[in-house]
Amino acid sequence: MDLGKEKHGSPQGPAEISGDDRRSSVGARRSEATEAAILDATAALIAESGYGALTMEAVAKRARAGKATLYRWWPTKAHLLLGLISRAKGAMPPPRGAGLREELVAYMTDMVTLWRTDGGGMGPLIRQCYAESWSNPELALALQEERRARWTMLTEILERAEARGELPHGLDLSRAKDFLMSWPFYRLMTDRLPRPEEVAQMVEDSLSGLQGMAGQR
Amino acid sequence: MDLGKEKHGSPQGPAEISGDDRRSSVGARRSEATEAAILDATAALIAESGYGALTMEAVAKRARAGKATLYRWWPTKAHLLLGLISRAKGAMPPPRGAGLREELVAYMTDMVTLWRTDGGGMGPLIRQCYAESWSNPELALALQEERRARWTMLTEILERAEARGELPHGLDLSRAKDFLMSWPFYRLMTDRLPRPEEVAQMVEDSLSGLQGMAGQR
Amino acid sequence: MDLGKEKHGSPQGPAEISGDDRRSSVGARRSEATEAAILDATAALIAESGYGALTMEAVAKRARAGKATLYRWWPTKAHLLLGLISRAKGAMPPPRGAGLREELVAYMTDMVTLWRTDGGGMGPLIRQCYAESWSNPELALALQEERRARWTMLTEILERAEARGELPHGLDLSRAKDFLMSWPFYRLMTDRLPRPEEVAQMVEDSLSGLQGMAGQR
Amino acid sequence: MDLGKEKHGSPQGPAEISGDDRRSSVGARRSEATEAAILDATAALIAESGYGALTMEAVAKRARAGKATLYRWWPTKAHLLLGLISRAKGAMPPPRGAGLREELVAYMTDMVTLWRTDGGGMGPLIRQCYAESWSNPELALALQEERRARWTMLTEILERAEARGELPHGLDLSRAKDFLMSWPFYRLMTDRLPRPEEVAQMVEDSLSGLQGMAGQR
DNA sequence: AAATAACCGAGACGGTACGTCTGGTCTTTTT
DNA sequence: AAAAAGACCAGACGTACCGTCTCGGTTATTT
Repeated sequence: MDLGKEKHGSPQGPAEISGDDRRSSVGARRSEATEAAILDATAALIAESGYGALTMEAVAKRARAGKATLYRWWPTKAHLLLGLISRAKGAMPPPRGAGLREELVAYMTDMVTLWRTDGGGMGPLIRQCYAESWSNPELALALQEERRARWTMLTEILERAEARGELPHGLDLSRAKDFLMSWPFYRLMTDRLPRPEEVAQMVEDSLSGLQGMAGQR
Repeated sequence: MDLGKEKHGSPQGPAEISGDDRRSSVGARRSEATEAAILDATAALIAESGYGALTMEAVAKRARAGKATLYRWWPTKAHLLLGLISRAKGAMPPPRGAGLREELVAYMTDMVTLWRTDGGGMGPLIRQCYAESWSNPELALALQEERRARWTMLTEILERAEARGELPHGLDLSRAKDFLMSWPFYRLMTDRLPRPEEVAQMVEDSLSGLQGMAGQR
Repeated sequence: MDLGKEKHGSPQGPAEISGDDRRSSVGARRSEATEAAILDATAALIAESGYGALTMEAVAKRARAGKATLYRWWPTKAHLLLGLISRAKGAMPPPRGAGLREELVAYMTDMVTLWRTDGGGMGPLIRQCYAESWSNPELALALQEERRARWTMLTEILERAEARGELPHGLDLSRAKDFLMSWPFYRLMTDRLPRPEEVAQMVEDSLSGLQGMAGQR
Repeated sequence: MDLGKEKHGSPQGPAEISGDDRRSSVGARRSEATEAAILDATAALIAESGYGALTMEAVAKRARAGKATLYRWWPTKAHLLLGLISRAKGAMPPPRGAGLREELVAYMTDMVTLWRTDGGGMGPLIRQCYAESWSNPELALALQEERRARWTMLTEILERAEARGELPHGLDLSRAKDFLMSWPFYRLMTDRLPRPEEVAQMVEDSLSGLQGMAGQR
């Protein structure tokens, strides 16, 4: 992910090369406070007045940041949204449980909660990002990347289940993942996100679907 | 549907007041030619330069229409998109076939073809509409309505199949429809629409899923 | 305010051209009532919201007249203003009095009262007409004509005075008229119209000026 | 005068609130080049196609300026006209001469030349400003101010003349100035501006008028 | 300590699209 | 045939954002 930080070059996250923490250039560094202020302003504006009121101008003003600063690090509105999403997603832990069903329920519940307005509230942002990705290839790539992250987690869950023999023999895992994701995604896009307590039943249904899908190909 | 015609109202059906067959107003009527020109211009602009170049200003200029006329009948860009979509969808016939599989394949193929760039090209428009429906409740309603139309067709297919005993006993039709729609929709939104020849396999998978889902609830 | 309502009143003006005044009963002809309604509407709109709110559209609507009708007889806003002015001016009687001073005071008082907001209120209209006459030659001509009417009255007053020997010998009457008119006009244009009771003193001053001007050329 | 510069204002005098001494940086400054370009464009458009073609849109386009910039500093067309007038008037020097007559002729000739199409061409602009001042109080104030400038010069001329004993005893200077200005103004408004060589005779007449006016009040 | 380089806030700038309003013309129905 | 009602094309209006740029001022490194 990390759209919008590429210009910074070596960004010393958790010090990768300890000891050799030397900068390659002089001058003041990017302000962490400003970054936080801008993302906060973005979230606040969306929360208060909807995505329609999300204006680069307004974000800059509210964050008491210069427009140049804003544009330097987040060239488009989509970058701001992605910034919010990835900030929120950092909290989502890889689910571990006793079996496939349990892990899947945990995973889906986390995800749906992150999306829901009464949770992380990321749903509409994701929706907006997908829409804009049509006319913004860079954003499309970033979303693909974002999807891959969720993908990886799901892959690990399924592979562990397969190793435990919890999945029908010969199941195409890639197709299975598509199938598992499509349902909540459809609900997200049609604004009918399930409540957390409904997730268990949805997973149940999906697993039944997987069973029926078995043996193909 | 028919967003953007609401101002025209009911144009004299059968004479409401017999004997005194009065019109409610005099004056010129809405021009059919202008309506066609505007939708054509919309389609052309999107085809040539993408949704980003779709400007109310540009549409009016290209259609040689006044901006006031444009705004009178299509208050937002989304109304234009919906106009296009409903114009294209008129062609889609209710599929009829020998059995569930055949009808479903026909239905899905029609739908996917309508969406694909090498078909009706409506996919991106729909995507855009869903995105904008977040901040536009009126549009959200229109989309719900649009979904309902597809829904109805699908319902009829499933009910005929159930009557023929092609579906497992006790299947929740509503859940089944959601399941059937979610996969192609997900592919639409993630810009991985299946090619028409892949649809048959997708339907196959979905039907397997339905079998596994059987007996629930 | 009940201006511009009675479209259906009895249209019997004083028959201008007797005999030929009859029209076939099919189809309406230009109605005196409509003309009055339009001028009334014009006056009302200006009175209520200022010249800025004077719109051909608004005039037509208020007078319950079609825009085409309006444009047929009053092609520009200026024509409407001139219509108002000439309607109001019809009332101004040729002043007659015992001497030059008396007639002049009567004439000027009439004129200034016609201009003042607390009188006929024609002042601002005249101002507007003069302004627009810059870019509207037709209007310029109409104003010249309008000026000529006032001119004629003033000429008669001065000629009677000269015959009575009330004016210095050898006075250039044309220059005198210019001189007499320029002062009130200047006050009109600079929005400092004298109150009626100030007119006498102004005339006094002007007459003194005329005396000083005497004997020239 | 200085309409349309109010936002530039006085830039922070001495620090108002000690203790919380906020930064003094203000960002980019107003561009002189743009100001000149806009006034030039205004003049050119009027010269080429008349006041009717004077459109904010056209001015911005011709000056290659953004509309926002234009509106920021010249909120209305009238402000543009005033800008032109005050730019042109800057050149007009205070006339000095041997006596009242000479100074008055110089003053009036300068003024009339500034107004005439074959001179500064400001006449029609002034006419337009006066007209619009009816419905624009801010403009009315600006014009009052503009008048005051001319007024001051005239006052000085008259006071010098009075000191030299060139004026009748007891003359009301204020009334005299009104009288002197009203004639050329009337000619301006009625589009009959005197040629420069006629000014001397007009001044002659006016002075005669002043003599006649003497001894009043 | 001075010079340098990159950052920052503020905000003016040239542009473009917005949605509204008005000007005139043309069409349809009524009188 | 003239008039009402009103839809139409055209385009200016004033506003809001866009993304770029310039202006002073602030840190931090390098010399």
